[in-house]
Amino acid sequence: MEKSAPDPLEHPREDEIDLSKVLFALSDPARLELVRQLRDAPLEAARCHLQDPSLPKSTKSHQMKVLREAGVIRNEPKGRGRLLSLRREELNRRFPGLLDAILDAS
Amino acid sequence: MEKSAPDPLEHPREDEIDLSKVLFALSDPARLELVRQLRDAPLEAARCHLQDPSLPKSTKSHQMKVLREAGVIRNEPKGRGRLLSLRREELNRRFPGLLDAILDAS
DNA sequence: GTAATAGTTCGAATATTTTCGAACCAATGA
DNA sequence: TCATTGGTTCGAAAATATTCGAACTATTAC
Repeated sequence: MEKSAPDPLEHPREDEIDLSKVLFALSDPARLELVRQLRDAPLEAARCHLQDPSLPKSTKSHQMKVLREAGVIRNEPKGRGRLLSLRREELNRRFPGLLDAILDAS
Repeated sequence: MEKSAPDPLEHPREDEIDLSKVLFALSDPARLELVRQLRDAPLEAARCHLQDPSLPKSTKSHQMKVLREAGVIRNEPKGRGRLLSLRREELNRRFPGLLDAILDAS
């Protein structure tokens, strides 16, 4: 108990966020749907779901990883679970207008 | 010579253009670079190039196909070659702001 | 401490994409 | 006509991505 657990998950720095990776991450309908659930506010991972909720948790974890490694979402420990949030400010600075254009798309 | 050759290549209608396919098509750096070359004006296919110009023409043709089938570019016969153009108006109507946000991204 | 919850990670199987050469086709030019 | 240019298409091989179960970790509740 000398230390509290550090966040083991790596997030790219704002200046490392790569357009191709962002577009790829968002090009999957299931991942985009996950992101849309974070549009208005951060959400505990346990409260957001893939389209098909019967998929195993390792699959959901993989999709969250793709989004995180692309720099689209933040994933930090919270209580016994995880808090997911959109990296909105960073994305808006890095690629102005992109995120909203995608989220607003019908 | 009763008919001129019809365009054999299929293009999705504007209302069929799918966001995920567009994002996927543009998520490849080589394809995005191709698209950037069409930003200001249509171009004959022979005058635009992949990053690595030593790649065989079947590879370039494949990348053009992915972009065309996603609805990002138009590919029509012209003379003995092909004229490529961005489907800018359709994309702007379908997904306002998206194309410019991507093309403007550093 | 033990059990339950909420995940991550690993490895293997599967599915999807990409790459490339070969074959093909249409338009132009000699 | 025949050759050249500028592509498309096919099929197979290689590279990537996805899915899933099993094993593992951390936190909270009891």
